[in-house]
Amino acid sequence: MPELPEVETVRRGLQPVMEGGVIVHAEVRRPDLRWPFPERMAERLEGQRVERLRRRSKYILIDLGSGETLIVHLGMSGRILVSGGRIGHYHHAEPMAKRHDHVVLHMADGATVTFNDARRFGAMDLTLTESLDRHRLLAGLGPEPLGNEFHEDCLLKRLRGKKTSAKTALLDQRVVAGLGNIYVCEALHRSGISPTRMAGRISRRRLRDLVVSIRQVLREAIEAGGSSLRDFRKSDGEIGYFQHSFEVYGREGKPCLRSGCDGCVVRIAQSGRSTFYCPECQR
DNA sequence: ATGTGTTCCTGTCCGC
DNA sequence: TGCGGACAGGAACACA
Repeated sequence: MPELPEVETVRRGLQPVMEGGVIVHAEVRRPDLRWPFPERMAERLEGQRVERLRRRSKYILIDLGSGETLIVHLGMSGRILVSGGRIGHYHHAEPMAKRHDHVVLHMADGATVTFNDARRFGAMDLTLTESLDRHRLLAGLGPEPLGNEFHEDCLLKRLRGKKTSAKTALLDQRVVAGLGNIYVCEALHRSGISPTRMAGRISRRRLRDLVVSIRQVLREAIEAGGSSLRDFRKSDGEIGYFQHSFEVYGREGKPCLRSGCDGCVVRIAQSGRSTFYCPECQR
């Protein structure tokens, strides 16, 4: 699944297709993803003008003329395909409906936006735009890692007293919102912090480096068009496709890429998920 | 309150 | 090739 950079890439790709346009028809092909779709979702989408596409953490927020916002989360395997419409770049022929195409939005200009999610860990909900912040999925989220509120003191405060590992703490969306398994590994490697270090025991100085590393890693990935692995493969009209190379993620047994370090990358499990790091230069 | 393990679902890959 | 098991980018939830 997409982490913050991939979601941002999808948002940017979707913007010219949807923003300012009108949803003339919504096909909802099953009753749920992770949770049931909201009541009468199709009817509430149909005829609505799309005012704005925003992102909060890994959520895409689609503001509608009705004063409601469609919240979209791609989960682990969610993807969005675009076809038709007047925008040259996305001009594909009408594709055949594929397995796991769960929701299809038809725009007034002929473009279609298809939400495909094999594992169905994704989610959609509709809620009033004015109370969006209080929505159960968004209310508890920590700061945006690329925003101004995210800095050294903020992290210090949020990690203070935490007995869990640095890795696990950074995956917690209440600490900072938008990081996932890949970019946590990458940011920790860049800042030379061991993923196993107790989160509450990272010095202020190293937290400063960590903040910088997180921002760099995310910015670079967004610039590169959002990195992607198996679930974000290139296909007709799919947004978010990109091949990225990581310094530690997926590189078990390979040499550490930090200049001057002669260690090699190991893989361990932390709270049931793979962590990749270099025990030589991450302390 | 905080930390950890389980769970949802399908697809892919790797070893036998 | 077929089959079983491990694993996959998330995160809510139940429980100690």
